[in-house]
Amino acid sequence: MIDFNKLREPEAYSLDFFRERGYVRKKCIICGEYFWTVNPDRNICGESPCEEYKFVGKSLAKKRLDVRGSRETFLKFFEKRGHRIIKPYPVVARWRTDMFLTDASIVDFQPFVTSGIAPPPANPLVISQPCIRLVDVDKVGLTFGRHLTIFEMGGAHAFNYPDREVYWKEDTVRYYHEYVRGEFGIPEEEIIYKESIWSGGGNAGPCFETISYGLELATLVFMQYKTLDSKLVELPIRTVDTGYGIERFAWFSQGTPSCFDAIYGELYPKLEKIIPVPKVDKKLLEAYSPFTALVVPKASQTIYDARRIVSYKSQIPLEVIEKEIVPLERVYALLDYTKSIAFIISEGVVPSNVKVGYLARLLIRKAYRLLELIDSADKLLDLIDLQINYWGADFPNLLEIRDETLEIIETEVNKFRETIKRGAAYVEKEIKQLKNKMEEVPTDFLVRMYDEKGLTPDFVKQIAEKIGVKITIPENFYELVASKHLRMVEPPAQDWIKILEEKVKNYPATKKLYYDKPLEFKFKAKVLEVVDKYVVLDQTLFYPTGGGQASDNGFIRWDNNETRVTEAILLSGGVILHKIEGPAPAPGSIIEGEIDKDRRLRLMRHHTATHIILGAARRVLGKHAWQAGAEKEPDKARLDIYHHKRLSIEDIRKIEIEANRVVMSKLPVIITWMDRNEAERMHGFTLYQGGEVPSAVIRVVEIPGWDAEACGGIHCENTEDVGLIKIIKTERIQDGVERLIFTAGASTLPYIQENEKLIMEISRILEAPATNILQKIEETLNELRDLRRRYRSFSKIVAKYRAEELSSKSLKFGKLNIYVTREREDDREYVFMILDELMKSDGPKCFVVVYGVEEPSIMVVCNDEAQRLGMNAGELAGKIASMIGGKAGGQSRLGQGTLQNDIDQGRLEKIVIEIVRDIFKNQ
RNA sequence: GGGCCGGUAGAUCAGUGGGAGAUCGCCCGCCUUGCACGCGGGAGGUCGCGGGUUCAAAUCCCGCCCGGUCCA
Repeated sequence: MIDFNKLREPEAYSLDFFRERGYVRKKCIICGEYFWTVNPDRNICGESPCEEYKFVGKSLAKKRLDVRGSRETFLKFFEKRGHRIIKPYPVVARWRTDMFLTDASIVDFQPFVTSGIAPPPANPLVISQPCIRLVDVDKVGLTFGRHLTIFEMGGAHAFNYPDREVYWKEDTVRYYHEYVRGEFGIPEEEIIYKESIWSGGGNAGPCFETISYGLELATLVFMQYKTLDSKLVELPIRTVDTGYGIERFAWFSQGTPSCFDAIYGELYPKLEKIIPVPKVDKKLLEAYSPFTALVVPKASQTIYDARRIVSYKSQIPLEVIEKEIVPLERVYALLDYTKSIAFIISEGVVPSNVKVGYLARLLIRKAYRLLELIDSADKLLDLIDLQINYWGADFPNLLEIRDETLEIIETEVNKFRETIKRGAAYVEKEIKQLKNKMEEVPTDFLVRMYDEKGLTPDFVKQIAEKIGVKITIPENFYELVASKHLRMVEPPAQDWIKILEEKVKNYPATKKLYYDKPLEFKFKAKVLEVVDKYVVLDQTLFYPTGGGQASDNGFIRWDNNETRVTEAILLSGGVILHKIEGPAPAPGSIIEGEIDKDRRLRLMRHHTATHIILGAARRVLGKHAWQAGAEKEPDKARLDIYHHKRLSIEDIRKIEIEANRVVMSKLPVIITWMDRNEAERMHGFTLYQGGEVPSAVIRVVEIPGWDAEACGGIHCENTEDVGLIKIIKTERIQDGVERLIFTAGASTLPYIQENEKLIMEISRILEAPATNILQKIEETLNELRDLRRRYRSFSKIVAKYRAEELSSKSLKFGKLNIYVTREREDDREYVFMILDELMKSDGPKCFVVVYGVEEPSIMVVCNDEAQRLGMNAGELAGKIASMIGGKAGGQSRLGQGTLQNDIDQGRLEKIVIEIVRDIFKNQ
């Protein structure tokens, strides 16, 4: 174990290269960090924010490069020096489970290459990798392009194995030096190597940040350690991880005020046709830009602080900055966001409320908001299209999938508009109510609106100010939101798998017979161990639960004994456990295993069907239809796919037709163990539908011309063996994720039969032939509606007569009239109609009714005048109910309840008389 | 994967345990040269689904379905 401080020791940074060329180690008087320079008088490291930019408005480089020029120059330089050029990886890091987006070139080779599990595609290699970083998303524009959500990282990488050293620190620095001297002509005294520590993704190592004219141009990292509880462990493979800022080199070479001018300069004329681009005086920009180096996003520097510092240093008044610079910054941010969106969406990400889809949604919403600020809310798609065309030449995938990308973004924007519309109406209503109660909008209202409706505080503020209610947005707003989401982390359940793994760790990995003999169902094996209800064998045909495929079941037999195997479980060490129900065989004995053939065949069909359906979905819905999850059981299977809309019945039909077409095309299912790099070259990253595959050699399941996936499951030999595929249900499990539930082969029949049975039953009950049931149901419902209407109008008439009848025979207690009735009809509406008729005239009145036959209900109503005489409907109802048997209650005007026993008119009247007399007697 | 909010008339929503409501839209009538407005009347509801508590549930509790939103 090595202490972290080791990384701070000077030896880690002391190179022959520096000594040969007369570099000296200095300490920056501003930030206190050490750096190497040939100028002994230099006291400042030169990196932002210690110093402003010195290259703006000047032509300090040998040549002016745009982004493509910068990229090509970089790649060719290293190609000439023995590095093989590797094509960029996707920006969506689907081969990793620990991150969503590729944020550095080394990410392409983690964790399998850097940990030694798989070899690199070349060694050394060079790549220009588009990277997306969303950490500083809100500060893009402020720093004039030093920060971007999307940029290209030029990575020159060497992987040093214990038995094969490629190159390390000395050569890495020499290459860099040669690059900036030779290709850009930066004089030696303007090249600074600043010592730093790099750490991330569980790895760490010393690094040099290279700085010229105030701009960090590259970081040269020497990945050497694994971090473990804030200590360091030497890695067997030491990785040279360099990151050259492709856009920054272009910026420096052009000396434009902002990095955006360097990236998009030639695009501005087209951009101006879409959105208003502020015309800012070049002199003002050149005076302002160098001091954007002093803006530091991450630190506790508010935007206002940053502007004040820049204003002070540049001598440009704050008002001018607000008026001239801020609108320009918005355009910068828009350019950056729309490029990120174009890249992410064209790799098949569907905006949603989860995972990488959520990141895409955030970016789209931010871009949309910015466009609203400049009255161009309808221009988002045009901007995306502009980006697609601009970058399409270098990244052809953008153009290939253009229409799909635009459609997905359009759908998302429409959703967002809806959310805002709904939210605005709600907030307005709520704030109007608040206005009466308090003077200021409380903070927790802001937090609630953000959390529940996705409305940012500034949006709420706009509405509040319109209505005229005070509002202040706290500085720590997003912390408040975060604190609402903090909660106790559940203690992890006791991991019984871990315990089992510990118990069998000394046994060798179980030999997997199922891959070589997928169509054999009996095998012989030796019992190595029995732990609890788990049997360890030396080899097995039982496929263990994994890759979304359910485990095999079956039996093991020995001598005259037999025991059921209910599940097979693959442990991380490669040992397969057979869970048994019944007697256990003795260790050392030879058993015969037999797997449930029918179950296995169903699982195989469902697994192959899953691949076929995924291929169909990608063709019918688009390339964004990546697998989000899958599970195969004997009676049905399910596949979750990303899609931005609900699946229509037509979509489902088309997928079914395509899938069954493939079944009937009798395509072979080819399974090959392939070198990882070769497989990626042949099939691309769509291999990783099921997530990461941690090995150098991967098992590729290919249906030629249709689908190829890295997969560990058992498959049919030919698509024809799958049989009829039927999608039986779809559901939306999350925004942007659709679940397809389907059956294949023999498992389809019960479903069809069940449906047929259902239709036959309906047909029988409706007494109509199956072909007519729809019509019949419609007619029946119409008739029902009609009858209901007629019943209601008749009850009104009947109620009127009934009321007349009752009014002539009320019970009289002085001025008080009590109407008592026993109604057979169990209809409260009808009872109320009688009541309303009776109560039309003046005078103290009570109405007592028992209605319904089984479990009759009671209702008592006393009008105001009756109440003034001391009558209370709720109490009266309660008393009557308790005398008959039952419960009732209510308030003075209305009492209701249910009775347990029936009662006739006569007895009901007697009871009422008795109770009412009692009431008046006590008065 | 987790948290929070919501689902009531065609639409937008009100309704905190005791009779299903408002506004807009729709239909009919009046007013008007006509239209818009205005006035009067009317139709339209398994209160998302299922269970529970209660004398009584749109309302309270549990589960599910659907939508929204935030976080990882």
